[in-house]
Amino acid sequence: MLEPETFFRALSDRTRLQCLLLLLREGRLCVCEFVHALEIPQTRVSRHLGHLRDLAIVQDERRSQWVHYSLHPALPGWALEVLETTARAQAGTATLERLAEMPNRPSLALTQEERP
Amino acid sequence: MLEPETFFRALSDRTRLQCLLLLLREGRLCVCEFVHALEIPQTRVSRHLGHLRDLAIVQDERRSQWVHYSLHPALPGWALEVLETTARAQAGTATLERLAEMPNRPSLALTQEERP
DNA sequence: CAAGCATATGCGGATATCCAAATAAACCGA
DNA sequence: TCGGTTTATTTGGATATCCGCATATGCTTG
Repeated sequence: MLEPETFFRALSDRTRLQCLLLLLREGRLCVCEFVHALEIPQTRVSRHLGHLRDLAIVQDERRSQWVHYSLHPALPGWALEVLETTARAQAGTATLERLAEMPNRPSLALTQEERP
Repeated sequence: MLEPETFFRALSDRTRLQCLLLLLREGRLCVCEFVHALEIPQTRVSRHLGHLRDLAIVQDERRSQWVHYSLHPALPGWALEVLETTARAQAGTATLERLAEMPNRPSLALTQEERP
């Protein structure tokens, strides 16, 4: 069971918070898309996503060579609410624009029924 | 200006989170009331409240020998929303009960017009 | 001023966190 | 199986965080 202070500690790092807000907007992203949108090294993204996975805040799924991340389906409602409140207050469009301009995004290459 | 990750880091400690949820419910409390309700040492309460004051998440006000704390009036709306969401999800009644049973609460001894 | 209560802070130690760099592991296509 | 791409982990070091203890500060009353 996810304790509030555990969740808030997860949100207290800029990288993790940005990853979660991106997932909230986009639904599902693979590591290279985070790297492109946030402009940070891959090892940093992987380590922080791994941390979020250990806490069951996100889930991962391998799709051939890519690993797709999404918010964990069992994420408590209050946690989702907190993310939505934060996203509303932030409206950080810069990273979303970089993501939108990324060529050959793996998460967009899914077939219709595979999409969340 | 309060950055989301700064605010979430403040909420990532059990003591600080409990203090803030108590303030949300009660409006205004002095240090000895936190100590009584949370059953933790006074130095711990003071240190964490001081931390929250430095971040302008709470404000303090001396009333003779007591120092009363309350949520900072300039706290952003999204931050207040996060606290309310957390409080709704928690409903931690144990500490509120201990507070209600505390005798001679300084924050209840204010005159009518002094009450928030 | 002295004593007493309420609150704050300085200090040292244990632990946690974050990072970059190097490397490992998983997967694909040829 | 080999090389290339994507993702994960290990390592070591710098920094931050949290704690209890002791002590300092501020205020009130006698």
